[in-house]
Amino acid sequence: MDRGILPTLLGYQLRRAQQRMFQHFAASVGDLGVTPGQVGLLVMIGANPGVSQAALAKALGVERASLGETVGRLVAGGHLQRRPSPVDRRSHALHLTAGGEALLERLLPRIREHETAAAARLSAQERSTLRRLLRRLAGDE
Amino acid sequence: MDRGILPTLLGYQLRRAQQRMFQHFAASVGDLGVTPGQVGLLVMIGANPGVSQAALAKALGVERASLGETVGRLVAGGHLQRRPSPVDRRSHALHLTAGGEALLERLLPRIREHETAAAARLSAQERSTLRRLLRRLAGDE
DNA sequence: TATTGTTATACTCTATAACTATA
DNA sequence: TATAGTTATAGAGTATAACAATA
Repeated sequence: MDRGILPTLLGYQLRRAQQRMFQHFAASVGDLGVTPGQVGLLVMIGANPGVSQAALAKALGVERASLGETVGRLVAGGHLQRRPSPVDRRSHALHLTAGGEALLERLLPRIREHETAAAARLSAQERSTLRRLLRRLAGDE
Repeated sequence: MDRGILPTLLGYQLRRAQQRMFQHFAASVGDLGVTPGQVGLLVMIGANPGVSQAALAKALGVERASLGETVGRLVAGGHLQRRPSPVDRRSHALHLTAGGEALLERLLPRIREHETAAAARLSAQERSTLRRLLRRLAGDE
């Protein structure tokens, strides 16, 4: 099957690599019932208890409404709480529930295994190079 | 904002980089009305006229039903045709329409500009290294 | 029996626009 | 005026399961 110019396109290679990582994640961590994006949210809120949805949306580069949807799913799943902000009555302070913290504890070792297995084709140095180039590309600083 | 362990995860950096590329694509090529995934399909079909949906799904690593949805959108948009296969009456032979070919001609230079601009943070050599590592990670041969 | 394509159903992610409550 | 959050609406992408037609 001829892929034409696709292999020369960074965007295509990124999509393919991410698709592969997602499928590996689903097969190896999916039984815990969360997606990679939801894991990101849980980690961020765990590291910044009380953060607002607007601050989180800005940090993750998505719209407030989009983030609200994802937060809503995690609230419905019992992993997150929206508490009233002590300083701004428009705002919600996001916190992990006890269940959310327990889930995160179970997730972390599973995710490390998944990462190692999914990137087994690359050496430790190559993985490090790849992370560095991706971070520069994303402008995540 | 503390990102916790996220920056150490390849999956997170991939998601962020892809999100950035997607947003840049949408802003710079989106006026032509196609998504990156649809471009991939148009390029593949342009390079392999008459290919079947099943063969395409396998090459792209998605389910037949999922690919059928995307093909259906491009057919509805007038960019693709499903013709009867000359050798297997179960199968469709996919072809670009004249409009699809014209669209692809307009897309290619725009995509090259988009790729260059979106990856401006990286040197030519770094972009090449990144493509190579991503291809290895994706197992795309 | 196996494969090709379709349909039905469902879920995640994402966005824009309009709304409210509050700052 | 501007911001935080929600809701309504929409579209893309993905998947599984069941089905008809064909191999």
